[in-house]
Amino acid sequence: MNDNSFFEKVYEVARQIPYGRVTSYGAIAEYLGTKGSARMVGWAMNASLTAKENVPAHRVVNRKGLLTGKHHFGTPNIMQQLLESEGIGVVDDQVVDFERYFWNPSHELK
DNA sequence: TTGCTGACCGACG
DNA sequence: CCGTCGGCCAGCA
Repeated sequence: MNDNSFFEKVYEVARQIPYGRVTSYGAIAEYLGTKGSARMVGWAMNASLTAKENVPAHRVVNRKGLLTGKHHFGTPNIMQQLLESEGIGVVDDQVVDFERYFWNPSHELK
């Protein structure tokens, strides 16, 4: 399909994140086969902000469950608000029960 | 073409 | 516990 760019792949996975679930950059990177390059996922997400189609980048956090990329949403409170809007608790820029909401693409999609 | 940066991750001291 | 460093790859001046 449209796996022309590395970013397209990231968008695909990001859109497949179910409502009320979150995942990590490393998990997506691992699913894409670029496990060691989790940074590229974050980079791709940055491009997703300017992407035509909307990508739930707010559902993507770092390995610790911290909203590291919240500053890139324009205003830092957007990301947390979106997560809370989906029933995900966020305290101190960290997802509550992160393990419980964690959605592993390699485990769910395969 | 080269070099720097980056929404990360894991290891080391 | 906390700070630091290396690695990974793609985009940009």
